Amino acid sequence: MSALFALVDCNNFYASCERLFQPRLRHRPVVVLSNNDGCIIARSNEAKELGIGMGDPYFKHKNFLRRHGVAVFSSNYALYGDLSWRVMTVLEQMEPAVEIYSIDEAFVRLPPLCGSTAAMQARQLKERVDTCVGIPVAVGLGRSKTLAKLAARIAKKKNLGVFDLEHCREQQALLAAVTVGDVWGVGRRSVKKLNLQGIYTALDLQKSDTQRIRRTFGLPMARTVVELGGTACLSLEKCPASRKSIVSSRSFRQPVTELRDLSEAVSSYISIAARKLRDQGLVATNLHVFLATSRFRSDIPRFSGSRMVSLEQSTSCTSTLIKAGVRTLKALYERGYPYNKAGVMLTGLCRSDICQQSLFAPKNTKQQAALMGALDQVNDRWGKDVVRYASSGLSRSWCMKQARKSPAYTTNWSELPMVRA
DNA sequence: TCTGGGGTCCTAGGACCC
DNA sequence: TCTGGGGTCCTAGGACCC
Repeated sequence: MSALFALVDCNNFYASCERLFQPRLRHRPVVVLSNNDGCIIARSNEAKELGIGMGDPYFKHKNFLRRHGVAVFSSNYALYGDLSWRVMTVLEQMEPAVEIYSIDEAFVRLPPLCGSTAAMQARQLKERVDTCVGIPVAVGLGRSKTLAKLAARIAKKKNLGVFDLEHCREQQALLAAVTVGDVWGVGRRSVKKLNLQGIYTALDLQKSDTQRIRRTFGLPMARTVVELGGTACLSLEKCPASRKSIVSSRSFRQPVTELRDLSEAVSSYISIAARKLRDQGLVATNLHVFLATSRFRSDIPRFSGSRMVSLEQSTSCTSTLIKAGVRTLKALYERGYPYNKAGVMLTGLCRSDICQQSLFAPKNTKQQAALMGALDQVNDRWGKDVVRYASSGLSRSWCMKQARKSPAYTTNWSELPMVRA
């Protein structure tokens, strides 16, 4: 008997968080809005029953929400982050193998258990989170992550709390009842293509030819097919890979045309991104600035572009980044466009304690070889990892190639030693 | 000078996820 | 009038270099 995956998924997470502090909203519909109160990004079950869609623009529903007595909240990410941490801590206290997948979901590996024991264990997880944090969760059990996701979906849909797809007799019938677009990893674009090939349900996809899917849709989709068949391709990642990019961007309430105003906006986004960078103990090598006009307006000129600047030295210093960012913005800016959105992205991220001592950005293959040589000497165990880590100032493709060459390559950076090149 | 292969860098965009 | 923000991975083409 092999191990089972459990997916613990918080129900309507943001809405549940708001409700936690206002119990009077218990049976009332609740929605939470995105930044700028632009879109609806979380809905309680009652709000879903009213027909409010995920991502719907707030302005279109404003009157409707008022008429139906829906409680509306602007988002409070600090609160959600804190409650998420509490939920994850409870899970980690109960089980040794937990992967925090997103702010409101975690995969848990359960040891091989017989049917009733697995469900019982899942129920204990659910009850503990409920008691200790007060956030309702659904738990799905399956032989792969994809099946666990599907099971959690069924648990929510049928209001079961816990659902074990592995020890369930009607597995095939249940898969046949799930449309293929509701399978984890199958997006809107692929649904159309799959339908053209006669694949409409999760069961159809499970029964399809893996090689053909691989050729038509690529590796990730082929993995989904195998996972649906009960073979785990995706493992539990206890230590999350380190960040590869940090983004800070916003849409404007009104179109912005002046460079001065855009500079102000970009500077403030850089401050936010640099703060995140420092909080995570990282430095960045590249800064991207991007600008775009509204994608919903056909009556005004369209523009969307980005520009990157490589920094002379990896840094997390706000003023250095702002100077570079404003220069880059000037190069990107074109007069006459009503810009609707701007943002910045930091890439070439590297842990600051390693980077400050060892990183120099090699300009050619000779320098690359020298860097690799120096870092390889650290020791066999860490060498390749450090190379990839310390070389984040290099191009992505070069790093990937180095990483692939190493069979022992891992993405677990948590115990990396300090290095001097 | 011509020729070609192999490689990187950059930009852009597609697809997926929460 | 108003339509989110933050991620990952992959692909492709043009410019450029050795």
